[in-house]
Amino acid sequence: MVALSLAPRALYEEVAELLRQRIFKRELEPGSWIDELKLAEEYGISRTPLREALKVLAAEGLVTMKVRRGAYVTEVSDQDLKDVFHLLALLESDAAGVVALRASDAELQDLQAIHTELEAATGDRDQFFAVNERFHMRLLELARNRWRDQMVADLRKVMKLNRAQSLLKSGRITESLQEHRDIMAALQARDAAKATRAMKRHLLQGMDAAA
Amino acid sequence: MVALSLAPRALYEEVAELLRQRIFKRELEPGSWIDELKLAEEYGISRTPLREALKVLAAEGLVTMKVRRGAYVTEVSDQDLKDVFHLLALLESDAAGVVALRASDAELQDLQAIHTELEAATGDRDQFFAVNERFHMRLLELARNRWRDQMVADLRKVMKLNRAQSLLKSGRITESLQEHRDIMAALQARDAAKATRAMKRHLLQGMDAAA
DNA sequence: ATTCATAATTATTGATGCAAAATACTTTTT
DNA sequence: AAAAAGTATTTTGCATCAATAATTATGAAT
Repeated sequence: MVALSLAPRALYEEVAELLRQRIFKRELEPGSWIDELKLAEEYGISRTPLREALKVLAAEGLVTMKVRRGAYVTEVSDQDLKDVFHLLALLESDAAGVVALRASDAELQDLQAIHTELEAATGDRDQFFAVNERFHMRLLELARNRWRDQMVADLRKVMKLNRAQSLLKSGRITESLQEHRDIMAALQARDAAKATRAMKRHLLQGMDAAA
Repeated sequence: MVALSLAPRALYEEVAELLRQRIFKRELEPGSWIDELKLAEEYGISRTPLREALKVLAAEGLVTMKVRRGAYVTEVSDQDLKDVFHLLALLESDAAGVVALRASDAELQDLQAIHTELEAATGDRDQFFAVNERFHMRLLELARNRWRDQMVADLRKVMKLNRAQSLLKSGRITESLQEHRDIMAALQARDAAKATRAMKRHLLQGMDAAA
């Protein structure tokens, strides 16, 4: 059977996604050069779509391109990580304020459902991270600003480049969950200022835990 | 004489810049499809670097890529423009607050010099826009967050896609200048909260003037 | 006459080839 | 032995070529 899709992605998109996975899994380490020829051979494709995929990743900040040298996986310093969290705090807290004011009851209920999933996922670290990501991205969608969605998605990718991010101690998960409860409570109460503060606190705590 | 540069850019970078210019000049109109073959012939280059340039512009939001259809210049709706200004207000006002606290006196003096240039450029609309852009980007640099620099640069490019942006009535220039004076005053006074508010007001006024 | 199907044309996407530049390696000279 | 110069190898960057999908045009049937 041939895998047919309604929205077939271009090859360079597929490759970009494969490379993202490998970067997040640290198969491709920060600082290491990317061997175009080797990867193209490995995937059984030509260098053209691979090079285009690298341009996409470069725009996201995951790789850095040096003229006539090629691309290497971006190294994220502690300062970089702090800067990224600072921006996430700014953008997402503002989004939380917007959602508190403008989301429909049904939308909030949808968000609550994801939060409930999160409460149930404290055991499995990877699962927790995945649901957490869904919660944050869903909240953003509800704030209805596609440019912000894109920016936050990119920043979160850079955040995931950092090893400390995936090695958080278990105590942080409990804390994080409580902060999420505060956010949900403020949203349900339609208290924009409180929701903004709660989200900002949540992300700044995340920064302290990582950097 | 051969133009030799210390940091020779790749051809796709050069092409990306040429296309940006043409998009901002509205030689390539929002909504119109980009003819790869025609442009490649026009520039006397092959389609490979052109395609890579389009990937870069797509990442910046200037063009939109549709699978198996190619690229068209992004159309910016009024809502898009409001969303973009909202984010610029958020990011740049925060930057202003950081600068008020952390910039050195010499750095503030440098910023003041650009502001003085701006005061002298009220006659020439294009000149005013150019110096204004320099002021905003310089202030960002002083806030020292390279991820924000990149995001704001991209958002400002999208903003420039909008025609209304370049057709502002002359009254807006006078207003804008006064807002800049307020920002500079707050920075000189090292009043972070006031600088943040002044910058936010400035950009939200800009939004009202455009959309 | 309008609509659907099929063929032809056009344009995008992917592969391959070639030239230039950068790095690594070897050899020679001091 | 160390440094410098020259050569070889590797790798990027651009061009050309091939295939693949989409759109348009043409024709037939209802």
